[in-house]
Order: sequence, then C-alpha cells, then structure tokens
Amino acid sequence: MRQRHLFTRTQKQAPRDEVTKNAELLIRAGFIYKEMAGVYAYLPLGLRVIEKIKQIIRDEMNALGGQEITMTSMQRKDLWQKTDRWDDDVVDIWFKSTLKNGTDVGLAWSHEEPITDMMKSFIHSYKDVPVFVYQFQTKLRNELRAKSGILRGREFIMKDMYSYTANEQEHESFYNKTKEAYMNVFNRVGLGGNTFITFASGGAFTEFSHEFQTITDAGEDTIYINREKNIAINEEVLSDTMLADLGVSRDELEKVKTAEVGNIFNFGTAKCQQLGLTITDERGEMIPVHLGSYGIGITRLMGTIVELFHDADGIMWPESVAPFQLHLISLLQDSTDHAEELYKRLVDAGVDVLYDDRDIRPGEKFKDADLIGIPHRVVVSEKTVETEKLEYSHRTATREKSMISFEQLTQRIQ
RNA sequence: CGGGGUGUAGUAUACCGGUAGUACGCUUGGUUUGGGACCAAGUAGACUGAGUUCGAUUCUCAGCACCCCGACCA
Repeated sequence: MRQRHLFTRTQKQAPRDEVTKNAELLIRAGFIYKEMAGVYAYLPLGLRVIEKIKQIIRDEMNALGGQEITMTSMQRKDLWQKTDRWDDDVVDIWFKSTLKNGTDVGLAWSHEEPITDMMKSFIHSYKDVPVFVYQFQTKLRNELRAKSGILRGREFIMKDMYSYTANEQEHESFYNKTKEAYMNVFNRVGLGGNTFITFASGGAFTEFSHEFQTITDAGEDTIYINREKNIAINEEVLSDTMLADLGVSRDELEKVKTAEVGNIFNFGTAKCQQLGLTITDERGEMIPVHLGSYGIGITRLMGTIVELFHDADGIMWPESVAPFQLHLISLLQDSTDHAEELYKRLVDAGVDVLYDDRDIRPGEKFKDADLIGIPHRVVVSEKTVETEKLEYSHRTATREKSMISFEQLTQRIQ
C-alpha cells in the first residue's frame, strides 16, 4: 500500500474529548473515527488490525472444531421472553425496535437464545452433537455510559462461540480445551504475560465462570492475582471459602486493575430446556443439551493492546496484529526509482508493506511512522542508495539502525 | 440512572456585552529536506432555541451533544 493513497491522515493534536490512550492514539493515527459516544468506525488501518485479530481467533476456534457462521442482528421477542430476558428490568441494555406491521424486534446484544432456537432445526439426536459454532458479530448494547474509547462501546465487534454437548463430561472437556485455546489467542496477540484466567460470577446457572482479564489501568475490573500460583479472582466473588479452596491467603494476593478481554460461561442445561432443545439418547429417551458460551471482544482486545503497547510517540503493535508488517520510508527527492524498485521486490516477496512515498519532509514521515506503530522499518535515502544493504530498525528502538540484506529482512519479518 | 464538567474553523485553543485572535491543517507561489521547516498570500468558526439587552459568541434558562466520577456490566 502506498501511503500517498492511504485515505486517512494522522493528526498532531489529541482530540479533546478522549482521555484514554487507546482512543487518543487510534484516532490520531487514523485507525478509527468516532461517530458518537461509544460508537466508532474502523478505517483501513484499523480494519486491518481487526482482521488480523479475527484470523488468529479463527485459527484457534477452527482447531477446536468450531465452525463459523453469521447470525442476524434482528432478533425475535418471543425467544427472549421464553427465557425471561426480554424485559428491560432484567436486561437493561436492550435496543429494541418495531416493524411496520407492529412486531417487536430486539437488536442483538448476545445470541444464546436465537442460536439455541435455531439448533432445534438441526440437533435431534445424540448423534448430532457435539456442535461448536462461532461468529464475529457486531453487538449492540445500550450502555448507560460508554467509556474508555473502544474498551466499552455501545456497538462493538465480538467473537461468540456456542457449544452444544450431550452431557456434563463432554461439556467440561470442551470448556477446558476452549480455556487453553483462549490463552493461545491472548499469547498470540501479545497479551499473554498480562492476561489471567480469572474466577468470576457464574450467574444463575453455575457457580463460577472464567474471565480472561488483562492487566491495564484503563480497565474497569479489579481482580486479585498470585503470579507464582497463577491464580486470579475477580473481586466480585472473592471470599474466604474460595481462598481456602484455592490454597492462598489474602496477603499473598496482588490487587490489579484489568480489562476483561474474554469470558467463558456454562449455561448447563437450563437454557436449552427453556427453549425446548432436547435430543434423544441411545435408548430413545429425551435428554437435555448442555450449552456453553464463549466470548472475546475483538475491538476491546484491540484497544487493550494499544493500552499496553505504546510510548510517548505512538503505538507499538505486536507483529501478529500490526496493520502492516513493514513500513518502507523513502527520503529520496528527485529520483525515487530505488525505493520504487525495493517496494516492488517486497510486494513480490509477499511482504505486507506500507510504503511512504509521500513528498514531505523526513521528520514528518518518522513521526507518522512512530504514531502508526508498524514494527519493522526500512529507510531508503541518498545514504543508502549506493549500498546493497537496507537500513533497518524496529519500532521499539528506532534509533538502533542496522544494515541488513534483503534476505535478512524477509527472514526477520516471517 | 445520580453527581461534576465542557461545547468557538477540519483539529487544538484565546479574548470579549459592541459580530472573533493564534497554532496546526488545507490551497497557491518560493526557499528547504535524516526526527512534525521557513517566508508570502489565501481558506475556514461561536451546538440549537428562548429570554435579558439598543446590541449576546459572551449573561440567564431550556434542549442537544461530548467527557469524567459513581452505579451498572448476564
């Protein structure tokens, strides 16, 4: 991609209304555009990051046996009434609307009810399960207060997966595999060291759920962790009984602020029973189905990554989710043939490169590159034209330049 | 939803009861070119409505929007 043609531009000034770093940097660098409070558009750079994150998650979910689908944003009132979750007093974040013919519809804030109802058309026998399906979907939640940039929006992208299994053991097995897959995701996007599997409230169906909590001051949650024992507990459920069960004392725990980047939840058989999803077992008898629900907030994850990986000059994307692998910066004035040729070679070699071919001063190019935060950087200038080597640096240490060959560069990027 | 705050150009800001100044951006010309250059000439603005007043961007009220703290977060 030629930066000359990238339609977004960077801004020097931080927007007055944004306090959090994720919002400030993503807006300044041109990744996102704020439409209204808690509602952001994703521009070419931002969309690239979203797609990188989605692909990593897709890999991991497919490895679990998940199959991707897309449900609808408009949902039926009667399904949510069956589980007593239509009432605004029960679920206070509903967006609702009415069709021309008078039918009430809800706008998707979650999908357990419609997806479980849909399963009645496809799951009839113990032979039809397990089923693991997932989707990437825009969720709409009428939050009383949106905050912290893209960490808590009214419209956001979520990966949600649902498991339908025949019994508790099968559910447990998949639940535990998902727990591992989720940690794989967070490791791969660079959050591994700061993300803890946390005991949290299980709601009406089960004693506990598990949240994936990433340490950041921009987060809204508070959890207690013990790094050596790898124990984490949401303060909502912290109790003496739980501490005794886990074999830790209060003074061994560290209190940290976190953002909830993922959540896995066991609904047991209750939800399927309410909605009438049952299967026949080997003996032909009707048995209930176990439902598990597994979410990752894609856009929140993106914001959390920015909160963790930035410095005074801008974002420092982990390589796995960076919008481009390489930032090629040309400082050549009159003859740009050398840079053009290198750009073509890189593209031909399959490198995802943002090529700064703009006719502006070097300082501006460097500042923009730091702000956008692409990890690998190569600078072409009068100094480097004569040599066969490339001037290379990394976003985390832009002053540490080294001269490397084209082959060395492509190796580093892979 | 309770509390607090803020609305001036594309962005960030200043002053003022007598119709608005600066910086960045953008346009044109010239000089520059390894960390957001310089000169010149342009471009573009008071959230909406009502009230007070000879006169309101400024004061008052209402609405709307945005931000922060709390509450909420299945």
